[in-house]
Amino acid sequence: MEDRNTVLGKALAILRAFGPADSVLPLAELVRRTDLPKGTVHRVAGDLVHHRLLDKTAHGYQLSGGLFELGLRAATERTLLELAMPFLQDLYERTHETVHLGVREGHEVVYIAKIGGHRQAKAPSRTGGRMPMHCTAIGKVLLAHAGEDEQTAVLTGPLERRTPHTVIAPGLLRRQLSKAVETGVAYEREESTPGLLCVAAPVLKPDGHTVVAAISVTGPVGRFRPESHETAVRAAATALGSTLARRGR
Amino acid sequence: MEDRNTVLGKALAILRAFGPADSVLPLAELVRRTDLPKGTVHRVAGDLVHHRLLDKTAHGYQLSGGLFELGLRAATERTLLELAMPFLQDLYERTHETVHLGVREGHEVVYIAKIGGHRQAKAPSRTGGRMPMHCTAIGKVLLAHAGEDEQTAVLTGPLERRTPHTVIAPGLLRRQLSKAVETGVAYEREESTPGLLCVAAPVLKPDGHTVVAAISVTGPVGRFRPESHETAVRAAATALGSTLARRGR
DNA sequence: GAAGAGCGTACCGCTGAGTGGAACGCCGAC
DNA sequence: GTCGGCGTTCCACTCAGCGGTACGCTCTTC
Repeated sequence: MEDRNTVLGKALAILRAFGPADSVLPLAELVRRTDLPKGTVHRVAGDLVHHRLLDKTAHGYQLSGGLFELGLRAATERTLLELAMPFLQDLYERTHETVHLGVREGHEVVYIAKIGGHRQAKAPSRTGGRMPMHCTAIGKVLLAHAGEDEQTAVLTGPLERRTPHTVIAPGLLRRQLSKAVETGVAYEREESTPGLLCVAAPVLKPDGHTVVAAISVTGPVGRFRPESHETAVRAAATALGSTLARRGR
Repeated sequence: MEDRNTVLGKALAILRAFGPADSVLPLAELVRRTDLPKGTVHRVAGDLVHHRLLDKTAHGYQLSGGLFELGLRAATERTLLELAMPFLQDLYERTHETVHLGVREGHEVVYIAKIGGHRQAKAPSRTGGRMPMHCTAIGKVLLAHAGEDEQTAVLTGPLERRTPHTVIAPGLLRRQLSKAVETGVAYEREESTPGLLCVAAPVLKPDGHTVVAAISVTGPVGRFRPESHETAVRAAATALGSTLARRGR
């Protein structure tokens, strides 16, 4: 996958060396992470700066605004985001809790949008970020409606235990998935992060089987009762679904 | 700027060949836009697919989710977005009109966020998209607080007339800018798009001079009175400013 | 204040990754 | 049946890319 001996491979190795949490990385750190020769990293990084994918600061390199712009041209995620926004807003306004929009990418969830207010629960999710499928409400919903093969692939793969509540028993998980298909929502109760609860509903194509995305509401243990938002989340998701169906696709 | 004879240059020429409105582009179209040899485009595009920056569909290529993810790792825009979100939400809830967050990039505005409901005014702005500075409220605010040299550079440059209301007289524009500095807000009245009004306020660093970004509220002629949202926008912007100051940077 | 460790930068001759012209097969249009 | 446009494949040439080496700088460390 990661070709070490093409320019593009090197360039992407450098860009991908930036983790979700990193802002600036010095040259030496890039060398360490990519383990490419120093000279090479220096040159390629220079080229990337030239092309506005990296910025060079006093303390190192950082991913540039040019990359941000480019990323938001990605057609599918962008149109999804734009069409979904009004529904996400409604949902936020009704619940005043953190609202997520996510899609499946490989065996993980990628968040397309995350909106919340000042008192939002401190979740590890970030827009553009990834999370495992088995321990998030959005992930479960997406998995529940994914193909059979896809489902077993995830269930038989290693299921990371994120918290004491993470469900890592394939059998139990599978039962949760089929219940999610029945009821139209999935829950997460402190399975990815202690203190967090979550409800999610699928955004389906008109055929009623293919999932496009999922919407969720997240809140902290204590004041937050996920069950009470079940209908709101489901309503938002189905409404978005029919909007997507109407507008081209 | 665009090196035709390095792999990276070619790769970026291909990626940037996708305009804000394009979703899928066939190979032939990419060849036309980049005017690179057909064989080359084919190969490089293939490599880009391999690296998850492009997707290959039946009808051509399209920017992939991998690019979306990568773009949202860009540190400055992302942290700005995350910290701003609660304030943008507040503002939306108060006004129920389209809310923008934008920064200056070269001589244009780049929108970091755009949120709105179902009845939002149909604006040409898009998240990650660009607009000229002289005919948008956010642009004016950003320009008003930019360096003197930057300001004159834009004012003396060609000022595109987008609508009959677009202000293209440098003198008048300059007066609007200094008024924006005084009052802390700038207006746009159908200067970029017929039927749209807008108020914007600057997000300043604690020194009170350097602009980081700007926040705006947009609505349609008729029901929307921008003046009545002036204080709300200003409040959101200054609140975000102090939050940015508090949290690292 | 000398020695050393770690960093960013600059140089430069070798070589294979990248190049792109040419040719092919496949539609759909006329 | 013919033609124009498209996507794909092939292949011999060559220059873009390579990366080991060396330099100068700024901090620590003793």
